[in-house]
Amino acid sequence: MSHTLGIRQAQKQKTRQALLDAALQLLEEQSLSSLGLREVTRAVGVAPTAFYRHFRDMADLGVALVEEALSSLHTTLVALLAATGDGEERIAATVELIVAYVRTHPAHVRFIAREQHGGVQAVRSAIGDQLALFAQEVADQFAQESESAGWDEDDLLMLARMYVDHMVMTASALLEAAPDAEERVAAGARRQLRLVSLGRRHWLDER
Amino acid sequence: MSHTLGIRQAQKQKTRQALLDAALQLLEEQSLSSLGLREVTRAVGVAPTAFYRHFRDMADLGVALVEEALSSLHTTLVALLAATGDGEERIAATVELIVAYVRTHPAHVRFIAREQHGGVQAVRSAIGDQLALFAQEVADQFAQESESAGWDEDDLLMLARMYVDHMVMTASALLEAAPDAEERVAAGARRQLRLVSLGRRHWLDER
DNA sequence: TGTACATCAGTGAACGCGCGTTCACTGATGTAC
DNA sequence: TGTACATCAGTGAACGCGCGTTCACTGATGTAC
Repeated sequence: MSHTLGIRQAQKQKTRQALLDAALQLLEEQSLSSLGLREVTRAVGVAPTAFYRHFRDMADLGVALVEEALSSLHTTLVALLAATGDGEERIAATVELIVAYVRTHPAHVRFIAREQHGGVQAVRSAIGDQLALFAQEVADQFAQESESAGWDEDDLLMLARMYVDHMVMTASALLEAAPDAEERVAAGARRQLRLVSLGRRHWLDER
Repeated sequence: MSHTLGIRQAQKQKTRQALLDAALQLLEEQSLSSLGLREVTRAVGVAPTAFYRHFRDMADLGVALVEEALSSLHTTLVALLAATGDGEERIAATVELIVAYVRTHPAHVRFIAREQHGGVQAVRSAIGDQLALFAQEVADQFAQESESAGWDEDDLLMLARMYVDHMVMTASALLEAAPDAEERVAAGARRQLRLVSLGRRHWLDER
């Protein structure tokens, strides 16, 4: 049986989550560096000063949002790669994962795309770290595949970075696409992965 | 002999450029949606109200910065592609162009990377339009090359988008890299272009 | 060339407003006995 | 179980500040004759 939080702790968590949710929603139409503390507390319905019980400042809240947005993807992505080989099946599953994530978490995706190069240093670093971690995990998976025989570590990491960057770019393209253009974007993403996969297969030909 | 602007016009242009320059510098450490009009005029040394003689608001100034940042690259990039075939020579020249541009215009590059998905709709659209134009021009060039025989239009545009997106991503990676890591990033970028180029050559093999 | 008037880039005072942060507080929850 | 005290999430008033925008203005530049 899991430990039940005290009433006080539970209420605190609830307020904290409400602040995160409100901020995420407000961030659909602006960037973190212009989002105000009072704006967020007003949306939640608490006093401005309540904010300080949960976050030092907006940058602090932003870092928490990065965690919330990306941590759940780790396990899913690694599992997906482990379950498929480098072929059409993996390409379809990867793009499907992205499509599903964008559909269920559009605000998180927008936040990451926007703040990856945004004006708040701490948040930029947090996103960069997470994506580097993703790339490392993808590279580790690739290293175990027969297609990677003869590849050195640097090349594998480069390949993994291409996959990760491509996923972020596809996610952001899906966001901006009109609903009826979604399938066109997904098809384009699959073709690009196919191209990269072809390049991978012929990488060692010229050595 | 070229037409000489009147004294009044010349002075106005000078102030306008000073506002653009000041804004660009201030944007190195924040994003457009949090940059204030008074902040910019203060940096230039004019009254806040002078701003309105040149721009309707900050979004308007942002669109002007997009123009300034990307228009000069068009001709250079098209010329580069026209002068080289799909091979190691083109890859080296492309990466060298990016490296040079990031060195000479770091603030412009940062601005484009940051605002491409930033919080100001008009600026996002302006950047999107410019990059789409780039991709179309690259696709047009590719279409004339023998390596593209048998490719349909969609596939060519997809390939061109990969090149353009890759250029933007490389530029932004170079910005974030420490000076001594510059060559490592450039080498990684060349390897990625090589991979894509390999994919291109084998694209039609499985038809 | 000189004069009289028009234009218009930049000024400076004034406005109302929302911001982030401080502080002492309240009252429900938690804890010790 | 009941009591007395401690903790601490959330309050609400107050602050000084910089913001964007308005307005009537000034004075150098441009133009017509």
